[in-house]
Amino acid sequence: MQHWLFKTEPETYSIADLEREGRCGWEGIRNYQARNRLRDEVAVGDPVLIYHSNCAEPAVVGLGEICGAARPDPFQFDPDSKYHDPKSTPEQPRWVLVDVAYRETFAKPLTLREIKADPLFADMELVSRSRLSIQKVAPEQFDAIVRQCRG
DNA sequence: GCCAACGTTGGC
DNA sequence: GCCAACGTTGGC
Repeated sequence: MQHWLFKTEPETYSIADLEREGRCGWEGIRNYQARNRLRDEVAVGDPVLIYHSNCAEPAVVGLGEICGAARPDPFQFDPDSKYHDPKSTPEQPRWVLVDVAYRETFAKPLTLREIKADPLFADMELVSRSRLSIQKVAPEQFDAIVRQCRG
């Protein structure tokens, strides 16, 4: 089993939106390395930290779980979507999404500031590869984050 | 809103 | 296949 951290911009889709909907398709991933991970490595049942990016206080805010394996992202075929890709066809889809189920909203979100300040997290992709939106998290780091976030 | 980092595109 | 130009991400 692999542990993950998925980024989302809360103005677009927040942990509160996921809580309300119960589950969602994680659409709009348009980066090849992230796509490859979704397609080849993300598995149903994997736990996912939900991270709010590009906002006042970037932080790990909740917990989800993969509830659907990779499938073509339907927005790539929609000319009206900002995720439209004219080079993608239903016969040869370029982009995939996975489905994420809501699990938990953390009582104490762990901020990026706190993560950067803790040597335990120094080698996280969040620190070293900050622009990748589908990140792998080592199990012991994942557990430490969840523990801190539950207070 | 700025801008550094870095991924993608396309001419050659 | 190199690399300059360009676009996007995301912290600050």
